[in-house]
Amino acid sequence: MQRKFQAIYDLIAREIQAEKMEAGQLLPSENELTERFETSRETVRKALQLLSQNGYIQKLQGKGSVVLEQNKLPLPVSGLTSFKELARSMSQTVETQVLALKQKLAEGYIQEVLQCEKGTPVWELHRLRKLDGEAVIYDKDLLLAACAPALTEAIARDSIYDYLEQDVGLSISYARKEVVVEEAGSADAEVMDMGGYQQLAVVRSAVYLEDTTLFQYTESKHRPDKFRFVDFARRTK
Amino acid sequence: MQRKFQAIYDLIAREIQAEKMEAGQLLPSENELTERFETSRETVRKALQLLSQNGYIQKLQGKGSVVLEQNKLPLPVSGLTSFKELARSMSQTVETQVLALKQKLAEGYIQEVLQCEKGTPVWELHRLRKLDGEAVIYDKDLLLAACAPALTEAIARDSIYDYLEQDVGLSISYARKEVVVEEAGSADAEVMDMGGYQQLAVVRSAVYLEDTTLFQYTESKHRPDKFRFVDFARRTK
DNA sequence: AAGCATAACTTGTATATACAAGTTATGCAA
DNA sequence: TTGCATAACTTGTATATACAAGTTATGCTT
Repeated sequence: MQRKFQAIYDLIAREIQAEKMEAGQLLPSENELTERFETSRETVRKALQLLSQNGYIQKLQGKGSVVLEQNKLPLPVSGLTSFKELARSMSQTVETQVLALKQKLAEGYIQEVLQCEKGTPVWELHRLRKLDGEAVIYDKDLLLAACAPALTEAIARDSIYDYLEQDVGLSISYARKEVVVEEAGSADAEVMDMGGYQQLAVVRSAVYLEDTTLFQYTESKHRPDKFRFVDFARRTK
Repeated sequence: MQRKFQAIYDLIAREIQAEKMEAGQLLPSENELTERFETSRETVRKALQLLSQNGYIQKLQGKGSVVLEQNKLPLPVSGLTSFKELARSMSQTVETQVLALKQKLAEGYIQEVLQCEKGTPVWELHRLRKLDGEAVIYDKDLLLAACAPALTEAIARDSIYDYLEQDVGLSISYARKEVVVEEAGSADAEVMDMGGYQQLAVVRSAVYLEDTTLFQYTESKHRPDKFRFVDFARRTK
């Protein structure tokens, strides 16, 4: 299955991002797009719905689809996993606030990044990380529920790593780490829903553990020019 | 037009909120719901899509729709508009961070709360308000763009009221104020998309100005038992 | 020229049908 | 009993059609 509506979405989204269409301008009508892409109107509507959800356009009944001004407000972003260590080295106060903590079932891209079966229980964790009182990162972590059965808000706020080592008994060594920065507009970038934080690019950081096949996955929207990587190796055990 | 899919959505959402369906349980299949509600499958799918978007269920291809655990993590919430005054009276440090500032065109519920024509340019402002460093409110303001043509991030962070008085020349008196607290699950409550902040109830606060028909509208998710109202009258001009 | 009904657009909702893709239970074969 | 193909489910995608609802330009009427 090739997913036509996805292809149409990608095409239009890219055009808007490349500013080939100005804000305020009307997209071609649904019927026109239907002809142009040689498809049905419902398929076009599905693509437009996605564009609307992700803030590219706004649909107005009876009028058309208006291109919205792309939000370029930066949320300054620094490191990810070793946030505390980094902050300490810069003698800045650091704080983490848990916004959401809930269980889901693995599916779609979650399967891939966690390398688990479909339907596997998974923690989804939203955190706000602050440096000297300023919220600098909005991150979303995915964690195999089996490896952290008793995850609580307090644990999530402090250190998941400490919890895993002390209470679950996982010895953690950073055998393999991956940090990937993708440009906004890539297919993967669209999967994300980071709430009000509509930024420019996506960071993924996977930490592979020693004994177990536990993987942690972190994604966060940020501004590439302000982004500073955390050096995983600098973390003392 | 009666919007069947909306009615189906409401019904199922209410059942989940009332915990008549446990987390992990499967909803009846789409075909079954189609028969039960005497409608077409696409209409049922539309309702389920909404439920999925709002975190009530998760759809799994080939399996069914799983009821998700309802997120009850509190984001402690205090006042809204007169945030600074309240904080000062409690001698707490206060800070506001602008997360998003963008123009939209009035439509749907925005028309109602701002009492303006469809298509009127409108500012949509997302702010994070912090008390002693802790983010306590995530609020979304709507503002007629005509009344604040040169709204910037800095202005939004400091005080929109001061800006309106000094630069735009609007004399502000709180002739009429409305604060409405609605239970989650009401029809209006579903309109909101507050990012990662999935809380329990909705607050709306409308401030009516003197000379002009400018209205400000604030909505914010919060936990009713932790909510404290700001007394508008206490604000000194 | 001004006002107003209308026509010709736009998007929104609802229905029916078909097949693809993924999951799970059934039942036969070894 | 075990293994495996299959059937009978589930949701996902794509198409066609019809009408409702909202917007805007046209053109007649006054």
